[in-house]
Amino acid sequence: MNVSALEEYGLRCAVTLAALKPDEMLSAPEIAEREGLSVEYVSKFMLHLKKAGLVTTVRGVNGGFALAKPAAEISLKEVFEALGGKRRVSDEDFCNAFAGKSDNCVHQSGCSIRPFWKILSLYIEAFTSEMTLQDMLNPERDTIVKTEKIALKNIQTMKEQLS
Amino acid sequence: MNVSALEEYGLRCAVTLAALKPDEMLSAPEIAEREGLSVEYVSKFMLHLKKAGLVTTVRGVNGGFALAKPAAEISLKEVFEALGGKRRVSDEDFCNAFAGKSDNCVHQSGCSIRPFWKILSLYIEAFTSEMTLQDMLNPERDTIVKTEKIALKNIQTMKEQLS
DNA sequence: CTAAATCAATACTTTTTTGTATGGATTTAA
DNA sequence: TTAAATCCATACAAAAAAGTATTGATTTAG
Repeated sequence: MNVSALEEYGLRCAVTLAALKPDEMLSAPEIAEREGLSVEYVSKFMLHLKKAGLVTTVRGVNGGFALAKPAAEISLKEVFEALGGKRRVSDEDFCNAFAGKSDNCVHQSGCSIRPFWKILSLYIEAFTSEMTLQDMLNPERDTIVKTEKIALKNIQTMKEQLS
Repeated sequence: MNVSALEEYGLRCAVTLAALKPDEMLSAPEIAEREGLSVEYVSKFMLHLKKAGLVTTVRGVNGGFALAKPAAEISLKEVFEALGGKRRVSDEDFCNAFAGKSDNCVHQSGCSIRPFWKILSLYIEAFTSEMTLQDMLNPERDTIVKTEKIALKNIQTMKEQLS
């Protein structure tokens, strides 16, 4: 399980915006400076976030980027989806991304691997859809408490699917 | 969060071996046939698994691959580690794989993203170290039951490690 | 009106991952 | 002893991801 550069850097920049005061903006050069990235690279994934409707932009002098919604209303899942990627565990069509030589995965029925990824992705989905950009600004122990709640709820969900 | 081709295909082939009767072997062409992959490609990651000590090999006519240990004693974590990858969430040095322009990540202290990945990777670690190749052969409901136990235990671990 | 600061879009280069090809070494069987 | 079947190792090619460069459009300040 790998984290892509876009996921990591894109999330970082989103969190940076989440820390702004209302009506403040940050320009690409400012974000790049804070995160130790190139301006061009920052512009690249900010564009993804913009197209997904997660950030608003203002061009020209004094322009920049800001979150389009309150940080507490933007889940990490939304951020990751905005940033793309081809073989994400959470994708519905995940299996056929690994079809080998044929058009579709050879394990059309009775696949033993699929349930494994399914369970793992279910957890990741649950976790990333409940964690918000706001959570990333809160103290770590709050995150742990929240994580515990998510995990318990997730166990419940799994049980229901089982019966 | 992406799954690499080596992880996916390598795991599949390992599971295929796990399903063999004792003293049976499968050759690379046989595995390739079953999984719909090229013989060369299969050989490639079987070599990784061999070097990690997870499979034994016999050369020559009637040779092939078999698991080096009982399937119940090989965790998915071991399999994934054998197959490599560069930006795995579970890696200790994960952060510095995303250092941007500098040698080390700019967020040396007070990073808000790190705890997030840490928690997620803790779960993945717990899950993949307890799930074995044998589990992949068992019915899905068994897996779910096992998953629940792992999750509960993991919540406990998180509480201890992170507070 | 003009210049500077900014986002927007896309093309390009480099690096990594994915997947194939090739030549060799080992074993078995005839 | 030779041929076929197999693993072993590495080199190569193609595709994707990561990261840079360039050109253009928009806004604001002076």
